[in-house]
Amino acid sequence: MRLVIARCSVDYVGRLTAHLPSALRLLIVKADGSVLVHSDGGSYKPLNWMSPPCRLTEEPDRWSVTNKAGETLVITITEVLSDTSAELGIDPGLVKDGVEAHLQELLAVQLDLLGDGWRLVRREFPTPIGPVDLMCRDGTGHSVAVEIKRRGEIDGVEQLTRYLELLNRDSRLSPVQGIFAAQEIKLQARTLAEDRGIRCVTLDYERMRGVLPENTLF
Amino acid sequence: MRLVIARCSVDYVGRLTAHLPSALRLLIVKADGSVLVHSDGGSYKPLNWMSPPCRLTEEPDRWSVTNKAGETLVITITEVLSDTSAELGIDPGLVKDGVEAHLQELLAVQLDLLGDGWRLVRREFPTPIGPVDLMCRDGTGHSVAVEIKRRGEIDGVEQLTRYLELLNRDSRLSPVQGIFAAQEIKLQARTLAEDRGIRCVTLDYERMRGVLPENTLF
DNA sequence: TTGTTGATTTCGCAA
DNA sequence: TTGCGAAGTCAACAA
Repeated sequence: MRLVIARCSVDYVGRLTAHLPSALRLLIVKADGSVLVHSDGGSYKPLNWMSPPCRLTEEPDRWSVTNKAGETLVITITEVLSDTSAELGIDPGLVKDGVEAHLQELLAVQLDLLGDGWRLVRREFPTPIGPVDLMCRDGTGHSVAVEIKRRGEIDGVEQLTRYLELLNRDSRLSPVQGIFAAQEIKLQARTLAEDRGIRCVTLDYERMRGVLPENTLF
Repeated sequence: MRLVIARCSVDYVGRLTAHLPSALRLLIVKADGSVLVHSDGGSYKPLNWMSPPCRLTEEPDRWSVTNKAGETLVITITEVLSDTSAELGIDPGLVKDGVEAHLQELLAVQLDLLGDGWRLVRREFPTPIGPVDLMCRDGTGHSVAVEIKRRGEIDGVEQLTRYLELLNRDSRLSPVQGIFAAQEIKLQARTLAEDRGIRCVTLDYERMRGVLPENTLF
């Protein structure tokens, strides 16, 4: 990894055209050739960048970074304050916990949160327009499609609606009810869902993580 | 901006829980207190980070970064290879060109691309569920709602469908036709749109940018 | 390779 | 402040 503090202007031509006037910035060149241009604020997103795979051609006052798609990032340098390099090696990578996949795993073995006597038919139940998170049968044997989100917004309701519309054309499944389950459901999403006869369920991740499913207690 | 190359492990507890085993990494502390943890590869996204506003508490072998929502990032440092600072000042910021807003501006003055005799009623035509990109009247005086995207995907069709459903309840506007206009329209989006009687139009940004609207030629 | 979905999405604008 | 839609979204995973 190479770190350069320099006064530079930047031009990107690719999916859009963007220009950065001259200013002092941090330039990062990573081992894979990718380049980041950071200012001293904002968020984690660079002002401008080129993602790998790409190639850096360096002249004294001008860096050109190009990728296979023909996008180019040109950095014009007028002053270099520092230029250092370090060998970091390969990173072992991030371990995450608490994302949507975990909610799905937990709910799949805690179907009693949805109702008594529910059975899981399949996780990631396939349909031509994408997988339904959980396909279940309720206590009376009727089909229920469950869409799980970390944050329940309107897009998720639309997604579930499309699944239900399709599933209800299948006479072996129909009628299929819908459940929209999320750690947090926005009011607009809840309103739209309930207007369409979709039940909303709020999930408590901390609590679900702390509960062992009944059938694994023994 | 402060740049530290250090061997460290990282723990984030907040919207999710994440852990990074010990390795050599770049730590960036920006002027606003935000902290980025970068490895020597991947993309522009840090392995871990804390966005501003937040507060950094520093001990010799342990940095704690906290924000108002109670999310915490703890960096445990076992070895520091370098630790430098630089004053960058405020960045003048990025100038972009070629995003959806430009497509909308260009199409608004080139309605002949949609049909002869079309008139613009309003850009960002307000509805209770959000603004319609372009509201027009076609050559016969009928209302047309135009949804513009850079890339046309299924979500955009759903969005337009919601608008049309609502607009068609208004007897002063009804019947309202829909047009889905984008630089690039995915097959599934096109299929869904046409199934719903929504016309799809592919926009050529380069060409539109090169054309002066008729009414400004003189 | 293509497509779909999730993301600590981030970011910007407007009400 | 909140909400909503765009993003050079990126990235992971399945078909």
